[in-house]
Amino acid sequence: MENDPFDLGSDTPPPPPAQPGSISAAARANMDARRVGPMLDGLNDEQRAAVLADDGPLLLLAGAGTGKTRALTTRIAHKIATGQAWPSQILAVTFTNKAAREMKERISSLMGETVEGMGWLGTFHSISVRILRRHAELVDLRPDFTILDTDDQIRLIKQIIQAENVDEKRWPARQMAGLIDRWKNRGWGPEDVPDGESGFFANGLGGKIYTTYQQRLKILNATDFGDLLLECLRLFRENDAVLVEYQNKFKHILVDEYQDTNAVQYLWLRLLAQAHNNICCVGDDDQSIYGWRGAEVDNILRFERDFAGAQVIRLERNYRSTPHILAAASGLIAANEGRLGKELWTDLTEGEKVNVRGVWDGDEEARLTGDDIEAYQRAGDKLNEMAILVRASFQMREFEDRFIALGVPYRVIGGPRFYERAEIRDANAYFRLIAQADDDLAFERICNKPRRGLGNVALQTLHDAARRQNTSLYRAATQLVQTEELKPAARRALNGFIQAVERWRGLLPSMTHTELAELVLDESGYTAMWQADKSPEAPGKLENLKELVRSMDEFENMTGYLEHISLVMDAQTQENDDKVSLMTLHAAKGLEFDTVFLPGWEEGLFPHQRSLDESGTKGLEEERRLAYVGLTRARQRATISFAGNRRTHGQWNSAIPSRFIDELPAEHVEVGDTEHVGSGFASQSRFANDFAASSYNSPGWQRAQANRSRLTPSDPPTIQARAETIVSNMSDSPYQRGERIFHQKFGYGRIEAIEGNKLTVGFEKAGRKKVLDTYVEKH
DNA sequence: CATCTACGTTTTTTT
DNA sequence: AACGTAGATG
Repeated sequence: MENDPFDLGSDTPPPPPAQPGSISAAARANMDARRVGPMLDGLNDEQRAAVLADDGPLLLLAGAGTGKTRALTTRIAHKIATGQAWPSQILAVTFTNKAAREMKERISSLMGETVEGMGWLGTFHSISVRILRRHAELVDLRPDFTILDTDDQIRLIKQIIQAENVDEKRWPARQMAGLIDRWKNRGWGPEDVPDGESGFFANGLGGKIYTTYQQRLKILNATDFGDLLLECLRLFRENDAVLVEYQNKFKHILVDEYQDTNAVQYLWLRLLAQAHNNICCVGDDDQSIYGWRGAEVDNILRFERDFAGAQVIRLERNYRSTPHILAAASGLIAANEGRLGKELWTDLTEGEKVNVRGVWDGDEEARLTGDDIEAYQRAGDKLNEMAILVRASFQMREFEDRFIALGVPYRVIGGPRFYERAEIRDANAYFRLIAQADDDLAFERICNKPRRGLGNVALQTLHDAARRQNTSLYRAATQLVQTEELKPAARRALNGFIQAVERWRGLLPSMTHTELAELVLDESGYTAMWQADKSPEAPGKLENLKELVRSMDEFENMTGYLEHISLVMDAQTQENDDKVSLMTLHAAKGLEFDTVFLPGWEEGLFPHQRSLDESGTKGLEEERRLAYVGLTRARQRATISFAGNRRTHGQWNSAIPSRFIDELPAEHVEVGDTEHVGSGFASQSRFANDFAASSYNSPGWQRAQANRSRLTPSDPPTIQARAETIVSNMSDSPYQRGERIFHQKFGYGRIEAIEGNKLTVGFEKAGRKKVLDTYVEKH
């Protein structure tokens, strides 16, 4: 394989095969006590055992904050340093690019030098892409295939649904995309989908749409995310020689966050591990939070049965959190069933109890949190060491508003992504089309952006032509301009566009990719389009485009850049300045902070209603693990809050504290921040008294708790019962039915019904609305 | 072909 | 409530 662009690294003379437990003479000569010794320093007994464990399957059950990354990276570094394997013989898989980056850095620092040739340390997806590109032709692709993102995927599916004459209102492409994703995560190609499953969509057309979709992808020389794993698996299954090559190559396989693997990933790993059987999986069943994405906790629960003779090592000593936080988290997670079980312990000093407070609404929640943050900062804490972890991203807005008002610097982690902005996607579409002519989705995106006079009619003709010839739009277009089919104006426009793309493509070898990028954006008129745009966003978009070209500099060439953006959605963020972090609980996994705020612990929001509806008890347990992940992010301090009122879909609803709050062991929790609850807005409302009365040890609370435990956790009547209790507690409203009131936004109206603090009002201008009594005045 | 309007959806989490 | 899309209208 000469000129292999995907050079596998120095595979040259691997050390003679080592017997399990023994190290070859050559390897021993290679071993340098000065390098290996210090590596093991400071590890506890279990971590050391994990590093030194013999070959064969190994499961490392590592609780939160027990130093699992350290154990894993040391194990890798140790294997390399003692000559048991070359870097290129180690397959190390993570879920995120960030985790992969961190592992590389840590291995390098353990080795005291940058480790060359660890090309097989990466995400499942990036490793699969690498393998797929090498053997693309075996799965009906060309090596330069494109990776479609979710947006492109949905647009493609939409086209297929339209072609099938299915009502896309009733059967949205989004949903179909979700189904296809699920099927792929399970390892099902179009022919593997059971009839019952494919019947879910459009009266049984689901399977057919899936088949067509896969065919279209091949024509487009493209894959979606799910394909990366699935096609790689197919490659292995259908080509024994290829499989054997990789099986032999990877002497050691290590997997991070094993609890998050799905069925395809599991099958993929199993196949690859068969030759050497050296598979080391690290994970924590209590931190499995990606079930909705196809992850199967069962994989980790089944490990010992799957891999015969597996060793299991538990890391249970926690180096992160105070005993109160740890105990609160442990108490919470104990409510889950079917755990492998771990007992985390720590010898840190006691610290503060977990703080739980009730607030009036999201606004107050954000205000109090902001106050706390400022107070901690005055006391000398770093903003970098504080984080707010929310269940759903919409919760972030209130905090952002507050921080802007207070002037507290903050950063959103995992927020709207740079590469998902329209202008960036447009620019990338130009680059994609140049790199890969068959990329129809790129073609469609930009063929008339800026306007070139290629309207719907022309595009439809082009689509028909492409469909007739069973080819891509670009190829069809080159044919079509030779014919009389299009109107002269459209024909000229299309021809001009093709000529331009052709010319840019010709420049690819002779220019740097950044120069070309600039030239393309310029000559295409794309930059000019935004310069001419008078909207307030236009300058920002131009700025983003400049930033894009700048950031391309970090890559060797256009291909490298495009590969990066398709797999790496997170743009590198500067983490130097002192800022509060704001993110979802999912994004927080793997991070830690001195102070953690956990807002929005209300039934319906957390645990999320949809999770309960769709997955019942399983969903509830996953939500509970999410709560566990949140709590265990905290080193020193954790503050949980819930609001009595929350606005959803523009409607105010009263909320009930999350059942997770009840599940926290009372002795590790401090309830009610009386100073805050007793002051300000909340004290003027009935809610303040109710909350004070409903805190932990009140008879009402205990009764509610006793009630609930008799029923299954997700049983709706209990929740309803609790809602009724709260509502009835609040029922003596200062208003009466029929009373005339005034509302800031909706004007004058008459009260039609009263439900606790919520009024149904018939407004004279705005019609019937539900509003909170605090927002109206008597009139 | 561009702009306006009405309607519907969104708000769980993402490689 | 806010945003995006589809369809209609100019």
